[in-house]
Amino acid sequence: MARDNSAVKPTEAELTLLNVLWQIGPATVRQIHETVSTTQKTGYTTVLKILQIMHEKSLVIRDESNRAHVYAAANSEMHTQSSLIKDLISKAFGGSTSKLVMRAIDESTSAQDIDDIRQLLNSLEK
Amino acid sequence: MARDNSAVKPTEAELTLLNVLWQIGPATVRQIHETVSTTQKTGYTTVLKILQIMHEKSLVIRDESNRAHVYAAANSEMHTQSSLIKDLISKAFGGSTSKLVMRAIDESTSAQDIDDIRQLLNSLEK
DNA sequence: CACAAGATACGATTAAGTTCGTATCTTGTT
DNA sequence: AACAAGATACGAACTTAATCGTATCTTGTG
Repeated sequence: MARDNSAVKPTEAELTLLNVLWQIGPATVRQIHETVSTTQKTGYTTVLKILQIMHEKSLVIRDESNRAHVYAAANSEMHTQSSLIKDLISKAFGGSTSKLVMRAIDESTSAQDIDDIRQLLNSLEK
Repeated sequence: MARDNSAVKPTEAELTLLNVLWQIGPATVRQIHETVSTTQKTGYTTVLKILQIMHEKSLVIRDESNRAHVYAAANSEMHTQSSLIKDLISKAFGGSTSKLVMRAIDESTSAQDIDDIRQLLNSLEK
C-alpha cells in the first residue's frame, strides 16, 4: 500500500523535477529529461530513477498505459509550497509565520510586491 | 584554511543546534546537550560530533581556552533565516519573494500576524 | 517474425548526514 | 603522583540521496 505522501518532503532533485511537471504538465521521462537538460546536465537514467523513487513515495502519479510512462505531480504546486513553508517556519522561525514573512519582506521586495501583499492583507480583513 | 560559510546551508540537525545557540548564547557542549535534551533524546557525543562538524564548516566558532570548549553561532539568526528563505524562494517559488510571502500569508496567520505585517509594510512606504 | 530503437528496471557506487561507542586526554583533589 | 570525573577525538555503522552503467523488455516496421 502506498503511504500517505502529505508529510513527505521532496528532496532537492525531486523538487527540480516537480517544478518541471508543474510547468509543462504530465510528461514522459524523455520530455522531462529534455526540459531539465536545458538548465542542468543530468543523465536520462538519473531522471528516470528519481521519478521511480518519487512514484514509490507517491510524490508523482504515473500512467503506464503506454510504453513511455507519463508522470504527473501528485500534489499541486500550491500545496507543496505551503508544506515547504510550514516546514521552514517550524524549523527556523520558531513556528511564527509573521517572522518569516517579515524577514522575507525586508530581505528584498519590489514596489509591486508590496502592493500585491497589501492587497492580500486587505482581502483577508473582510 | 576554513572555507567561507556564507553559502553553507545548515542541515536539519545543525539547525537544531544553531537554534539553541541563538536562544541561550555561547555555550558548552554540555549546556547545549542539556537544552536540546528537553525536546529530543540525543546522545551527548552526537551533539559534540555535530558541533565539531559545524566548526569545520565554520557554522560555529569555538573558544578553546578552557577545557570545555565554548561554542557560538558564527552567523546571526537573522542572517541564517535570510539565507534559508532565499534558498527556498529560488528552489520552490521561481525566485519570487512575493509569491512566497503571499503563500505564507494565506496559509495561516493570526490577527496579530496580520497586524505586524501591515505595520512593516507601512514603515516601508516612508 | 525478427530486429533495432527506445523504453523501464535493477543494482552498484559515491557522498553526505546522523548516531553513538570507545579511546584518549586534562585537570582538580587527595 | 595517582586517580576519577568529565571533556574531546576518532572511527564505525547505518541511512538517505544522487548518479549512472548495464540488463532487460516492448513494439513498430521491414
